[in-house]
Amino acid sequence: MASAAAAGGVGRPSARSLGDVRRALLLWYAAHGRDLPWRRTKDPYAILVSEVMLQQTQVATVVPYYERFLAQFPNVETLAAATQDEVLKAWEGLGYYARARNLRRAAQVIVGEQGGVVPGSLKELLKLPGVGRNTAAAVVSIAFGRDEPVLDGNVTRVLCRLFGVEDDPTKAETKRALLELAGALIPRGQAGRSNQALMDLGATVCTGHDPKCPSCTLGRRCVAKRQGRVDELPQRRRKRAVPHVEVAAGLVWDRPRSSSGARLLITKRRPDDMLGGLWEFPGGKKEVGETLEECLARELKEELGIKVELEERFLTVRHAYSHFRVTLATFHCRHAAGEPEAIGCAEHRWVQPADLDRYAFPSADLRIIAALRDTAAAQAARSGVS
DNA sequence: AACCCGTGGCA
DNA sequence: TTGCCAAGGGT
Repeated sequence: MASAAAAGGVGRPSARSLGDVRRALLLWYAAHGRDLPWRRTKDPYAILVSEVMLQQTQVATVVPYYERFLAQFPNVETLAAATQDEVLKAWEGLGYYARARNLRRAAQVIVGEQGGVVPGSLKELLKLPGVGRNTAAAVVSIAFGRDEPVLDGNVTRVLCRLFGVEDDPTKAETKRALLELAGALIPRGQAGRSNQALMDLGATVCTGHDPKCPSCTLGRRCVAKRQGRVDELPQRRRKRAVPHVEVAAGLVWDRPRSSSGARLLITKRRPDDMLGGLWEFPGGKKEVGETLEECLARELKEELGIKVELEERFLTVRHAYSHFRVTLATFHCRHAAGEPEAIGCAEHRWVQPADLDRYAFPSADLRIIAALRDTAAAQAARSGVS
């Protein structure tokens, strides 16, 4: 039913041209495919971990996380037995933290309901939290040799250009047509290589920006290249402007911060919120007509039921999230009244600065922590020489 | 279907 | 500085 003809008025490629492309892709992959850590294993668990990390994330970013994660959680049992805090700490800085929470839950399902064996079928994998069609198809094709096509961002871009697909690739109908094309490019029993060849070609040659068409193995077989329309495909949607919010956060100390044993108050975000399960310095968004200082006092009262004495202003960091930007202003504060209660957060804790690295923080808070350390080191150096 | 969810690199 | 993007899934 769904056919290439539905996608941009391009006729179904002939069997012969499909055969040419199949051979060219596998030859190119054998010669130029990347040597990546998860390609040196056939362990379905390791493949699953890599595929989840690679969701919306570039290979170069994932590699060090993958190696540390596999060293810390070498099999599905160790991951299933780990706390969410431990898993989030291993994921710290990688972003999209629901992936980490879901991967841990998936491990628990595999151990609890599948006897610790990663399912080898698309249907069973799709039942796991955080595993969608692409991830499931990647795992079964790479780890189990099943002929299931992957249609990720890279493959979509390659196929739209190769076959001159002009329709919006985010539309369900276009996706069906592209998935069929991806499937038609799989030589029997070769989906693992075929899928990875398409993904590698998209990541290194048929790139979104500045594609390397002169060296592309698909050459004149590519409709977009032949028509000089590589830069126009795939069709893109314009995104909306990103809103900007101002946030105030408190470095709330339980005693003079220069005194030994001084501790800072940190809070854990609720599990289903953005950055769920991560720790942070308490605070929140500034409302209109409110100063940052007023905002902080209000947030600390609402979130924790405490009052503080504001001391001096500390670092301000700007940070871009997936759909908005933040300017985060921080203030040193002294806890003044009210025993902290986890009203607007999942949990709270007093910790010494040296112990902050035991907790998983969002990137913006990590920059605050780094600045705290730098300041402490500078003060130690000054008092040392004086 | 449209929107939410991180981060770092790059122009 | 801002916008753009990258091996998507959940709702």
